[in-house]
Amino acid sequence: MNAFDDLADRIRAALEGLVRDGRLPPGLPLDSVLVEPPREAAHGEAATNAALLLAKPAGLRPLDLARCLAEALRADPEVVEATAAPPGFVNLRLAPDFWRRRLRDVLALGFDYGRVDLGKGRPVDVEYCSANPTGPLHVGHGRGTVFGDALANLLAYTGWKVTREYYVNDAGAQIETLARSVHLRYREALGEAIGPIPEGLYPGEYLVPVGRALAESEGPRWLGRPEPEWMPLFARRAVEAMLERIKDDLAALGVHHDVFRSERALVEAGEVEAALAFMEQKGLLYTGTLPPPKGKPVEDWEPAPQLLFRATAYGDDTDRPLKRSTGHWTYFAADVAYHMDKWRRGFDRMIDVWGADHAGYVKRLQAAVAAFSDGAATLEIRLCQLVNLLDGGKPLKMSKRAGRIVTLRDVVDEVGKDVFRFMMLTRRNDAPLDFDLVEVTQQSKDNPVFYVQYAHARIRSVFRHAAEQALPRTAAELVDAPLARLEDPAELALVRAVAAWPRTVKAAAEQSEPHRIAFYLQDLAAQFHALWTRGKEVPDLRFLVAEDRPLTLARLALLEAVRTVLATGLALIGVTPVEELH
RNA sequence: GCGCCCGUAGCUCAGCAGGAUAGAGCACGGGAUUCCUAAUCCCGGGGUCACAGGUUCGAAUCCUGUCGGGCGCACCA
Repeated sequence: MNAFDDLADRIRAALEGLVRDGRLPPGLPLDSVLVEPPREAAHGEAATNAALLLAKPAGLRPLDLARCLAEALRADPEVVEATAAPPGFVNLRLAPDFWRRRLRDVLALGFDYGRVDLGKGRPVDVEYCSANPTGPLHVGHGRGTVFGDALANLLAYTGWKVTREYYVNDAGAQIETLARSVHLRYREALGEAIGPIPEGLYPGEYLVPVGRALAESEGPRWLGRPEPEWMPLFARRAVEAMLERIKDDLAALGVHHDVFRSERALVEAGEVEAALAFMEQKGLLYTGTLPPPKGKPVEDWEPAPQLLFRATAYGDDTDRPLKRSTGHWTYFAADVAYHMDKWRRGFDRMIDVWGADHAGYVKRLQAAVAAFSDGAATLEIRLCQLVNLLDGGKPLKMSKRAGRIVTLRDVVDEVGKDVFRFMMLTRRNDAPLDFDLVEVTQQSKDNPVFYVQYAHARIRSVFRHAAEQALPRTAAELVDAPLARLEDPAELALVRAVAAWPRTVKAAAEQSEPHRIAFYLQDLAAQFHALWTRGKEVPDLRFLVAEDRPLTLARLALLEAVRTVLATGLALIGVTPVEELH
């Protein structure tokens, strides 16, 4: 069992004992009691705020209650020290075995050490990436993609039935623009001099092969024909080609979605009408005129009655249009239908990962989900801030218009999937992130990826040496190692870091913050490197001690546990641990 | 003008559900290698947690306001 949950249980049991003895009144909110490692190591190995929290409802002074609780806890044979500290903390020291036992858990459970069942098998839909199929993915997409994928991993690890989903915006004006751009490349492939790409079309070279493929399969029959004739074919073929390329880019990042949901298919199946009819029935829609937009004045704005959704009734700032003045559905209308589609597929928990430039869109979609589900479904939206791409400290401009787009694929090919994925999680998602192409490829301690990988590789190196000495090396062989031989403070600190893994996973999953995994791994690696180097100064602390086999086994057990947790954490963020570094 | 996010060491950032003397990396100064990979480690200086109020036993954390920065703000995607 998770060390800190174990402690929380013991503290609750002690409190219940005090209630039975009549020293505490019944009915106290014991669930709110917290046990955590104190920031200051001098305060002990674990601390609880129980007395601070319960003093008032119990009608006692916090310090008195803390003393009382400390005394009760001292009855536990594994509690070697329990002291009350002002203003009312109880600080604990546990028998070393209490911590060492976690190593046995790791060796027995492997990848499952740290798993908690928060989801209880309930479904959750995580939608991420969802870039428009009008070109290759760029680095900005990469961040949301890695974040979403790591979050999906984390939720799957914590008991949720996760569906990874990609929404394909294959309808609307940008697809027509794409088709026109491809038609131009098609003419070019058939020998026409097309000159510079006109303003408003996609200039990227990546459309050249799409035009060429159409020229080969279709011949010249779409030359000089009116646009409505070739538009459907060119749109379809262009989207297919772009999507294929995007999937390829995602695969290079190790990302695989379960569902690609097409906006066009949604629209053609009449789901938008159906969704809005449903909302109409609930009285959520009306026809009205919106006030002119605030901020920058819009020149050609004129008031026009539109079909609107009562978003203000669900916390949005203004009601939102579902139909354009042209009579077409808005993008928002399709998005409402899409999220209703998710709901009908059984998801009452949905998570969308978006770029920060879509922040203004959050409230209206959450309002829609709350409205059509009568509050039964929740939509969480995680925004990822921009990535500033640098090359040796100098900013690299990412401008689609200038055609100087730096693609995700370029970067992944250059630095590798593992480096890219790890680096994307070295910041909170809502903070901007600098990504320096030069820095991240350097194999030095400045580079957190290599720092963590190096720890893993060093452990594997020890096991290669162990193999030469014909020592047991598998978790199954090491699970019965005499762990009591681990006595050095640096060893026990490392054990406690391993013990902190389950609570890290739990917190990261509950807060939807996969970056916490990356930070934990750096911390665990640091503890390990410290112990390693101590072995250089104090030969007794080396891992393989020829004349003391039991001690060697205990240390191998510790190392295998650390390695397992490193590998598990890396797996959750989608990074492959390495055997050695060169 | 309005909304969302952010403001923590010289720089880049963590800070778990409010908890004790606010942490890490970089940079700077000093040290460690006959050794399982020095691609590492150890020691040190460095802070008005933007500012002002409020909530409470306790605030970097929650609430309100101010200042500063980023993103967004009809029909477009």
